[in-house]
Amino acid sequence: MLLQEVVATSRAVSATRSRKEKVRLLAAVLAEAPAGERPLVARYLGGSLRQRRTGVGWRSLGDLPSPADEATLTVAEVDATLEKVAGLSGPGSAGMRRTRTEELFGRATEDEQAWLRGIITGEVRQGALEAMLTEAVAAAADLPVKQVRRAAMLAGGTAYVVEAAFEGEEALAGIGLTVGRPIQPMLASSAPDLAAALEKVGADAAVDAKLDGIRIQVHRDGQDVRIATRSLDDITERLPEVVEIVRSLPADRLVLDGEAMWLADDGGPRPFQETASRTASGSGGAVTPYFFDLLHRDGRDLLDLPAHERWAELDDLVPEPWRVTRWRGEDPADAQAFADDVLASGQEGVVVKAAGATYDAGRRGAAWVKVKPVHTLDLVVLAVEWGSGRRRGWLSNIHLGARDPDGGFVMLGKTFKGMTDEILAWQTERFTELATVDDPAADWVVPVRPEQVVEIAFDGLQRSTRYPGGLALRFARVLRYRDDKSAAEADTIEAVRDHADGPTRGH
DNA sequence: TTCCGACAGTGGGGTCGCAAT
DNA sequence: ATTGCGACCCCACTATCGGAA
Repeated sequence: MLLQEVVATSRAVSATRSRKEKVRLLAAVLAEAPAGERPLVARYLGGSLRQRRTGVGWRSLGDLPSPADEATLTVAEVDATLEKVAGLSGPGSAGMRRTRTEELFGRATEDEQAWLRGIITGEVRQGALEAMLTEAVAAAADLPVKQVRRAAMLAGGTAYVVEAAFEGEEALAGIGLTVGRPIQPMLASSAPDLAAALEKVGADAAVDAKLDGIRIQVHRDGQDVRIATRSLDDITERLPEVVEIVRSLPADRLVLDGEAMWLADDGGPRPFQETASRTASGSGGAVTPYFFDLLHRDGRDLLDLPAHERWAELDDLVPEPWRVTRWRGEDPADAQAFADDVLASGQEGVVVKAAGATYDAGRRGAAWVKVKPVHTLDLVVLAVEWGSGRRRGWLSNIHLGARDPDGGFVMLGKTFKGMTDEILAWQTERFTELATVDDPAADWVVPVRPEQVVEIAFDGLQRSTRYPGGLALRFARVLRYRDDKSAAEADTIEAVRDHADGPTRGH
């Protein structure tokens, strides 16, 4: 199949806001794709590559050869080239990667170049990704979306079930949980406090400690153990201690869901950065797994059991030191006391879970609701960046600073979150007025007079080598602009430091 | 008719390995 | 030895569509 068909469809999908129309367009291409190419075409329509990593990113696609006049590239050729590019390593590989990439782009038309750039950097921006693709596959194969979605979640992606879907309902139904093949993990929505979370989840609930580590899904088949991350990356080699623990469990085949964390010497949690470092490099102290769900045990799939039954199996199989701390009860005041204890022990927060809910792979629903404490600061805007995509033309990403009592401001991070369209419009005007350059439109970053105070919510502070104070905000977002405060009344860097050393922060 | 669940988009900081400088 | 890049870990929030209520 010619790449041009996919590219033209992508443009058409971008052009309509109707999701039904997007799905219809995607399904039409799938229906006419040659049977052998359907999985690849599906991937491309859904905005992803077959290659997990290519080594080519935004920066490498800066200056490209002039486009071809005629559309001759096929999807198979693109895939073959990227496969070669992805396989390059060692001295000279960067040059080879560049040469092959330029060759590919030189054979692409202008439209195709733009599309290639988008899909390689992971920014197709057509308003349709995996979920729309799942619906399109269902439509093209004339099967219920629910069945296709379930198979896709259990197979680790829609592209893996395309062939089965076109074979028919029976083949699709044959795709279940397979020990050794990671599934899309179930995710949690969030609530501002425990009461709201309990309300959302319903009467029969449990409360789990939420650990600030790395999500792990562990599959064991005999002595063979594989560990996958949230994005289904295989990190088995980096966590040998977890492999040993899972091998020690009294079961032959099992699938576990949990969190891995590197503990401090006193047994308390380490900051996320340290667990992340330890997990990324595979060297350092031992990481401890904390499991909170059991999805398969010795030939029995547990996914569709109510949660409390899975939990009972988990308690039976996994010793307490390797399980997440869980509260079960009736009294909301009791639940609150548990949550307070969890926070006091230095953990990140809690997850409230419905005791009757099945394990819905890949879904972020009301069955799991996380609650984390929120901190706030009044900071000063030091600069602003022009937005992109739907924020083009608006000043979007703001640079945040704390007041330095000795004069000036100490930058602590940036944020683009929490802004409504109304706020974006307002701040674009406001910061254009405060700009300290003659032509604010000339540069990506626009420095401003440090006069505007903004109330910022954030999850915590982390060590930073990037910012001069040695501190950075984690998950900063705008709550509101404060016109009742001058910059001289903003929070100081000293207050921020005290905050960082606070007793409940842990680090 | 209104409400709300699910999606996509818009980016944040830190960390690593790797190849080039 | 240092630097830049790509990839992946953690992620919050808003706008929008379309089915549910």
